[in-house]
Amino acid sequence: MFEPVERSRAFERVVEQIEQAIYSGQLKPGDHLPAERALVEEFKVGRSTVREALRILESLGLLHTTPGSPLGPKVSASNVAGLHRMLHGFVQMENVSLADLVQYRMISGSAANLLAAHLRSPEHLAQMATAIKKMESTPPSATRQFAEQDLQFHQAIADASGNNLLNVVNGIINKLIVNLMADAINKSVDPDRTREDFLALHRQLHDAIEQQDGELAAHLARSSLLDVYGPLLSTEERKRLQLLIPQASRPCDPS
Amino acid sequence: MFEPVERSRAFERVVEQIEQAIYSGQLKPGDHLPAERALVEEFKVGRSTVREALRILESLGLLHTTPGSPLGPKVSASNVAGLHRMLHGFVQMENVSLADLVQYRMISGSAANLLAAHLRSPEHLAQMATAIKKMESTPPSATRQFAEQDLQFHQAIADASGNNLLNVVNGIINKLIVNLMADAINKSVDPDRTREDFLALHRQLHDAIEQQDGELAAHLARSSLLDVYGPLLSTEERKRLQLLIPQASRPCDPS
DNA sequence: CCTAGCCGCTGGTCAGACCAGTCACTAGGT
DNA sequence: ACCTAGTGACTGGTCTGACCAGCGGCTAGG
Repeated sequence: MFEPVERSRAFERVVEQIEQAIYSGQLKPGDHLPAERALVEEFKVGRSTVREALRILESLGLLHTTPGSPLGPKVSASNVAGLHRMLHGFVQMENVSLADLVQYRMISGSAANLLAAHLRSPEHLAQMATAIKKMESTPPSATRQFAEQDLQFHQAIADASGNNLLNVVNGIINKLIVNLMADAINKSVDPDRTREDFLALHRQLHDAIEQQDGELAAHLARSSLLDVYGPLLSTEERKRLQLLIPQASRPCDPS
Repeated sequence: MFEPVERSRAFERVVEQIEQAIYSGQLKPGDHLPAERALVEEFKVGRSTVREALRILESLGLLHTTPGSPLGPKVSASNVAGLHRMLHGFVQMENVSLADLVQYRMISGSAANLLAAHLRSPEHLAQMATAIKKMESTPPSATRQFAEQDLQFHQAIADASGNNLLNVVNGIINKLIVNLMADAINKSVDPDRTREDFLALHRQLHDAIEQQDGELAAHLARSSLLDVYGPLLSTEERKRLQLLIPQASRPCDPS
């Protein structure tokens, strides 16, 4: 009949006020909050209270404090870093398997490609094409630059898909997979997938998106992920991922 | 050539140690940490340092402190609450549109249904069936119980899909949509979608999953979301969501 | 045996102090 | 006039010690 009431703590109300100021745009990214000792007077609370509030806001990815700076805590540009940390914690805590992560990426990655195929502009195609060209002309030793251009390529697709939420979560999950599998990938993935295969896949993807073939673009994302990470999974898990790849044997819609 | 080094602060190292203890299973959900004053002696730092660390862990959703309890901070069962908060902040900060949220839910919801159709067990089907029955026999006034059974129904699908990560993110996005649209839904959605339509959809979904028709189950998720939230969107946005619904006019694979 | 009160603990808050580091300003040299 | 080195007023990070309200177990009284 009655709702439970949680005793509010002073620092929580401080957090709420600053949080609201950021979300409402009153405090823009790059702005600076007053110094801790100034906030103490403004909020009429002790310094430790202010500091605990700032620690929370910092862990939420909304603030960044730099000691010594006379400008005070800086409002962050985005809180994706906090999201990444939280999702990392979730994966650790709930023992999310690699199979689940890859499956998730197959879902969201293919959807992003599908959308990109329909919504891409000539600029997006150009960015993808130049990224491929630069990758081709990069010496095999320069792994750093190669990865940079790969990022550019996928960034173009993400931009074209037009859904920021989808791209951010997709990117985080991707990073999580790479982080968790850092060792396994180095010994298993690199030898299998040669540089030429990698480039061929990118060219196919570019062509599919250019021709607005969303289904093909989506399929390429799904199958390539399965190719790359399949060897690291059990037969059972691979079977689960296979379910996401449509079997074209279904009867066609007569319309 | 060299990587930047961030000055580590004492409370961060405290956070890391406790975080690691939780992630590694050394501290299980429901366990209790020593009291603050005991942690002070254990970590050899001041109480404010310990408290700032605890505030961070609490905001990450890993801990829950109850004043007065002689047991100390309790390790939470999961950090989905923190994930929800962080994602909520992201939506606020980046001005993620309702269209993006609904689109995301169309993607992950349809994938969950597809997987559930293939992986469902008889128990899952039974849970779905009883949920439908209870919804049918609920008086129209008891909105509370009706929603409870709806939750049960979708929980069965989530369980059947076999991907915890997918379900959690899906659930959070769903909650965000409901929260953000609380007012708009009450005046727009309820009149349109009658109780009977709602139940019919659930029956169709149950049947599709029973017959392992993944494509149909996925399609139902996509189209029903579009039906419900479409009226709240602009024509342009609706068109973007339409892209996710496959047009069966594509040529069939001759195999 | 049950109950009412006490007392020791908990977390929440505050004040005050010190440290190391940063930045701006200024006085000195060129 | 310019550059440089030094200084001092700040910043955040840490610690100490204190007080409060509230919870819970213990105990003395019914």
